[in-house]
Amino acid sequence: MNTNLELSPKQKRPAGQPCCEPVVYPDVERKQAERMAVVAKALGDPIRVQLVDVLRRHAGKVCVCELTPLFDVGQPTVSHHLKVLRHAGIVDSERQGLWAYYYVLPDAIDELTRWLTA
Amino acid sequence: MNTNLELSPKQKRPAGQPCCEPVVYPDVERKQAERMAVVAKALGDPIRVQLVDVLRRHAGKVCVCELTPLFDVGQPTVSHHLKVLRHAGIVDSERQGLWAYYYVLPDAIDELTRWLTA
DNA sequence: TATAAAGATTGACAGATGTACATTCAATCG
DNA sequence: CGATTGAATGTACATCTGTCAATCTTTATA
Repeated sequence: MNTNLELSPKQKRPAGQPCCEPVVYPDVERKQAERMAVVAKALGDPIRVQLVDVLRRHAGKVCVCELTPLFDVGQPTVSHHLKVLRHAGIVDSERQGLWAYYYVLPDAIDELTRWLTA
Repeated sequence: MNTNLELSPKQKRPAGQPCCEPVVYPDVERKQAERMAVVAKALGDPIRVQLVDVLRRHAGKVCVCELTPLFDVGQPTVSHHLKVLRHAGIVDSERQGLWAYYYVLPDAIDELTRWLTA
């Protein structure tokens, strides 16, 4: 699962020979790839993208009751999407009385961005 | 589905009143959210993250036969993951004789990065 | 032409995902 | 207390996803 290998450039070779040398998988970077995948996967739904977009735009805490009517799905579904984002570490929430306020935790997205721009 | 709304800040109010005003959904930005979700979804698997990572590191065309042994899954599965990345516009491929060479199309990832850093 | 190799495709299957509907929980108000 | 409200949880279900085994296509070699 290592991605830090030096891949030898391909060249024509006679048939009957294996294409590639066996490779050792030192399992480095696998964890980072898994973290990136978790964050990306959580962003892999249009509603969740828009939820994050709203939360980022407002750069503060937004009540769920303001998020729910933005979408064509029911309140439990929005709650489910928020839970997915929370489990990925992209957002967190805070209760105040009857209302729940969600906000972005920038670290997860920052880490993804750092990898994307590396 | 619009995310460009001004959300009124919550405040305590007597019960018996609806929480939020009805909202109009001008369907703006929905397409962008869907594009972001498509790209993010394609990156939502550790193997695909590592595939992209390898391709980006090498900043050139890499033979599938060099990618396949990097992972613990079979060749058809790697081929499937490459197809997912191709359909998301993240990579493209080119055949040369028996071999297929894959490379990154930076635009898709750049667009995602731009949204993430906006 | 026959054989072999790289890579794509197909079919199958277990497990995950998005959604709706119903229910539950927690907090507030009368 | 009892009723109401915002939000989370549980259940059910159709669809999607990742994987493997087998097969197919294309190209190159003998």
